[in-house]
Amino acid sequence: MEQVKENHQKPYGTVLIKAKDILDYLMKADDPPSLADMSAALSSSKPTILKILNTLDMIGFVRRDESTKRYYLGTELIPYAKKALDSFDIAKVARPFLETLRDETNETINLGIVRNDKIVLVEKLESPNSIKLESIIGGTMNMYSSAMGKALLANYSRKHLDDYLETHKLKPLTPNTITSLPKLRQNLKNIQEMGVSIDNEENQPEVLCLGASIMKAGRIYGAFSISSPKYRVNKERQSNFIRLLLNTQHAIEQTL
Amino acid sequence: MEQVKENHQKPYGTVLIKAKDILDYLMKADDPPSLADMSAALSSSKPTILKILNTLDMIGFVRRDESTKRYYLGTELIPYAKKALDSFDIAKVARPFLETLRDETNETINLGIVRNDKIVLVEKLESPNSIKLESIIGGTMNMYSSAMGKALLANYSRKHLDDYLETHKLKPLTPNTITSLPKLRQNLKNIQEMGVSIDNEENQPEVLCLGASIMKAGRIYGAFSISSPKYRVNKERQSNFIRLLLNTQHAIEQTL
DNA sequence: TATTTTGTTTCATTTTTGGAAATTGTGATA
DNA sequence: TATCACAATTTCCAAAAATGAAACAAAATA
Repeated sequence: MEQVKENHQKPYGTVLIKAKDILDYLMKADDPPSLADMSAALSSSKPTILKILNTLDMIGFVRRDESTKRYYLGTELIPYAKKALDSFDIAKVARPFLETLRDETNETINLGIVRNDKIVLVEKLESPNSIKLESIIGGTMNMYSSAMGKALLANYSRKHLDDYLETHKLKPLTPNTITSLPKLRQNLKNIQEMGVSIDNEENQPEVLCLGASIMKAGRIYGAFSISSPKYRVNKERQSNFIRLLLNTQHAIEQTL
Repeated sequence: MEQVKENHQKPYGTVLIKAKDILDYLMKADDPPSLADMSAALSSSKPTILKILNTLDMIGFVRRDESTKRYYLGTELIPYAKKALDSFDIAKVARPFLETLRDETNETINLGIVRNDKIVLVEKLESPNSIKLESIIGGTMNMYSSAMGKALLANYSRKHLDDYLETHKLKPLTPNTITSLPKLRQNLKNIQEMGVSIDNEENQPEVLCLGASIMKAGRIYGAFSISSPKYRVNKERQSNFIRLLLNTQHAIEQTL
């Protein structure tokens, strides 16, 4: 890992960090690993890994299949993720406005935040006719290919944007994904001018999204978008959506 | 906690358990707590809690608002939850069958597992016309009021069911929720005979669900359900759904 | 400005950890 | 079914880390 920072801090929670490494390994593993796998991969002795796994099992963070002696991530992790998503003030503040927007558009409304240069879906309001089960959302999207992501990139500082573009390859997800740097930069410039971003089947075929950022006093809170099957969006509806997006953005930012 | 088990095991991962207590506290807190709050609530000194919080912050499990010095759960917890939900073989095995079921019914199909006497939603397949964004599902439902839950309760052993009923109050969620013990027992008996459970607006107004369990060799894997706005289900469609449910159940259990 | 409360650092003491080695499963193979 | 090979588990103690009292700093409040 990064050895950059000065290392004169007293060590603390070394077990915690090992535990996180174990959880990471379990998260990334394609097949459920064995004790030996992890001991080798994390270069700690088997007894050490075993004891940590026992504790993690006890608190429900990992699950061990007694017959195969393989390890899985445990379901106890779920409620934390749920609460983490809830805890963004932005969700609480924005929800009523987004509900209005959903009712005005009859389309699906998304709310996202940024984590690790990705958009994390925090809230998804579906059109009123679809049944709503209590669910948490946590999928991620690329910033460069999604309406929410581009709305935020357009607000990044010169330096911050360069950083992002240098470290992220523009992999095409659909034939429409913008994969050329100059085109993306131009697109972001347009978004800056319009105040609204468009993902025209760039992230997912047949889906068009219109997005806007949520910012206040230079701080980035997140972004939201209207997503709709492309065929359902004609010029007239689109300009109406843009108007509604800007109104909603204004209302949310006022309330923050 | 339970002091029942013999306590002659060597302690291990005490920091982990403290860390989990902290995460639990953050999860249950209505308002983001301060260091002092947690030190008091968890009866550990402030330095100790502080240092654990620092480490948790470093690995992204908690987020600290520098200006208010309050703590939140961190977004790094999200991917673990996602993988935990994925790791249930049942989801992998059942998915293709459930997709077929969705296409046959044109309704929303749910898949759930049991955790802590609750149904956890693992998969939700929406009718094909609605747009699908990558999302994780983690909401919970009562067993006694949901189709999936009742399908499983009907398969519980006498003792296990008594246990459940003794420890869970039948709180009404809608006017239709079954809140009388004898009625619920009778309902479960019917479900046992039919092989299919019905939630007739018991969990959510205007929503009717038809559910079935997924079991093999006495082991409970989970349950699935068709959920639909009530008005859309007439007698004829209902009996068709039941037939499809039983076919799907059979197919999944064969494959397991 | 004084006072109280909350967060942070220090450090000696106590407790836990980590892993080598021994032991116990657990299959596979002859 | 006996033998072997390898994975999981337990033992144990030197080495390392955690703990919390106390001192200190910073921020909020009176």
